[in-house]
Amino acid sequence: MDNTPDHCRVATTMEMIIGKWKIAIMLNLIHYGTMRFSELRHVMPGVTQKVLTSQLRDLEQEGIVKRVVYPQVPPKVEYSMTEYGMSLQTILEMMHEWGKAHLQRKTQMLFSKDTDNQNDKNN
Amino acid sequence: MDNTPDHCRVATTMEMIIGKWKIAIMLNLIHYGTMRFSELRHVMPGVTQKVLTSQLRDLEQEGIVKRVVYPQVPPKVEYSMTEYGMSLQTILEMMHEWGKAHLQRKTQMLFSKDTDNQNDKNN
DNA sequence: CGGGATCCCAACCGATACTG
DNA sequence: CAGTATCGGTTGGGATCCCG
Repeated sequence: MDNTPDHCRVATTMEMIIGKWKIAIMLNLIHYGTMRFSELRHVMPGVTQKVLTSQLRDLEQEGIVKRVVYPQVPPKVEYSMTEYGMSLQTILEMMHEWGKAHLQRKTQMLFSKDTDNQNDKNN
Repeated sequence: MDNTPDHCRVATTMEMIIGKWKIAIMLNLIHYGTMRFSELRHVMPGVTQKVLTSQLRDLEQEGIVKRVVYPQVPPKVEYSMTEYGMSLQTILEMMHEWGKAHLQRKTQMLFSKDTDNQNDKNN
């Protein structure tokens, strides 16, 4: 009863996950808890304000991230995962682990151009 | 010791997973096993040959998908998950489940514009 | 049957400048 | 501090045609 090609529909659903920085944002929010905008920027060098803002808006609209604005003179905005967003925690952490392993794998493959003559100095 | 912002690096790693159809491809290959090119197209209406081919090439290059060409007059090419690719199975299936739930959630939210006064004509 | 070659558009992403 | 506005580059994805 699950043989119907709804795999495609699900992939479509996961479009909200894609977006170059969304995964990183969620991982950081899960890891650090509530974070200010500048803190997010700090742990994610390489992302611009505009992009970070838009990605946060997307996640907010999906109900995954909560945005709290403190109306004070130096603006202060805090982001955190919603209850619903936390339902992604396991998946995200598994992706994190897999991604790390995958990086290592790719790095190792760079050092094994010739296969077996280096047995003690493969970095 | 894991406080360093490698969350970003991992997100970068997951770039190979993103791509509008890669998740669907992998889910189908896991679900159905070995599949021919045309079979993949069949279970994924909406994807063109070019895109499907390129996404398969990406996955193949990452060592996630195996491509076997049978040199015969009507060409025959079979795709399947590699051993390494199967290490993603749990993640992919969790994404599948979450995606389905997320779709339902969004659908339900469309029917709850006003919360409780419409019980027979909610369109 | 499987897919390469081309053209093209839309979306995403980045840099910079400006604002409450 | 936390954005918005604008412009522009790059890329992914789609349509169509053609080939072994």
